[in-house]
Amino acid sequence: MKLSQRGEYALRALLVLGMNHGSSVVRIRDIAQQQNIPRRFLEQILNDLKSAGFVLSKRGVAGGYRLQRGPNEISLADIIRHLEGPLAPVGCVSVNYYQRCSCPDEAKCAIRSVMQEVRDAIVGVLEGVSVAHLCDRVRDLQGPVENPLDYII
Amino acid sequence: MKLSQRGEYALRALLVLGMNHGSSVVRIRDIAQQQNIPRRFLEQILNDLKSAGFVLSKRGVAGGYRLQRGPNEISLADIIRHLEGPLAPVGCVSVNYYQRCSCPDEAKCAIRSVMQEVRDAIVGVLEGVSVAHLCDRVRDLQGPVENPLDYII
DNA sequence: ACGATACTTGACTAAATAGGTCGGGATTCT
DNA sequence: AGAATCCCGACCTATTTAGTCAAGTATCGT
Repeated sequence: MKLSQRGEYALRALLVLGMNHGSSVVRIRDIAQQQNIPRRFLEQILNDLKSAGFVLSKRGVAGGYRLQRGPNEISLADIIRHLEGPLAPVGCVSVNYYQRCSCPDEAKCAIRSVMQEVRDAIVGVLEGVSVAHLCDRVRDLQGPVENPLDYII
Repeated sequence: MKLSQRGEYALRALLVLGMNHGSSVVRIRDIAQQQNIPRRFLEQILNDLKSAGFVLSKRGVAGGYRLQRGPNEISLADIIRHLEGPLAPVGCVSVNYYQRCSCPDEAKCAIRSVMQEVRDAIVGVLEGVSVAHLCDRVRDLQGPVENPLDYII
């Protein structure tokens, strides 16, 4: 499940958008600067998140990005699945990206049964946490702050 | 935590050795054939497992491999950590391969706190399962069998 | 002693993935 | 019109993955 740099950037970006949900849009540049993400790379990532339906964009002078759905409707599992593919350690226990493996009988495969448990453990955590939850955690961990952009993520 | 092909092969091979623990050594060729693993590749992997102290080898005509420690002393976490590195999704929550990340204050990082939970969930499963446990599962899932090499893994 | 059988070692390769960069085009606000 | 902003596809380099291969060394049965 090793999260790629790209994946981590995406989470950070979505979290920033979550913290600024309600206000208008946030510019790529601001996210990039605050989170120390290469701007061009972030463009690419946000573009991807857009075509996947996680965010909306507005072009032009006062342009930027915002979440498409409410922060409580987006789970980390959704996000990571889109960016990194299966959460499961092996394809044969993945629900969303199932791929048959080479063993003759999956039902009797001991390794598979362990990996099944690992998958369930991972999914259990990630399905249970939404962007909104993440925002709550940020506010819990840090005190209140004037500008939402000041939250350290 | 996506398990690589190499990692899966290693697990399978160790499981075969676990099932044959007590008898003498098992040849690479037999493992490769039974598990449908490219022989040359498996050589490489077993060699690695040997220098890591998981298995012992015997050369010559009646040569082969066997487990170095008892099957109940080897957890899947140990094996996977050796082959794939950290079990944690991000370096900053890894206990055995910790790596500081770029965020200004780890203690206040919300993403980190979630990833911590994911790590704990994964490790919780994998620390709890040893090669011996795997063998038990194999025997549970399949009936008794004449030759240990006949178990399907 | 000798040959067959196994493991040993290190180098090599092709393809995929990761992590970006870049140029220029399309919109929108003022 | 002009500046700011997102949009899009092509491109690039380094690393990792999944193997392959040749030649060497140890061991056993005869």
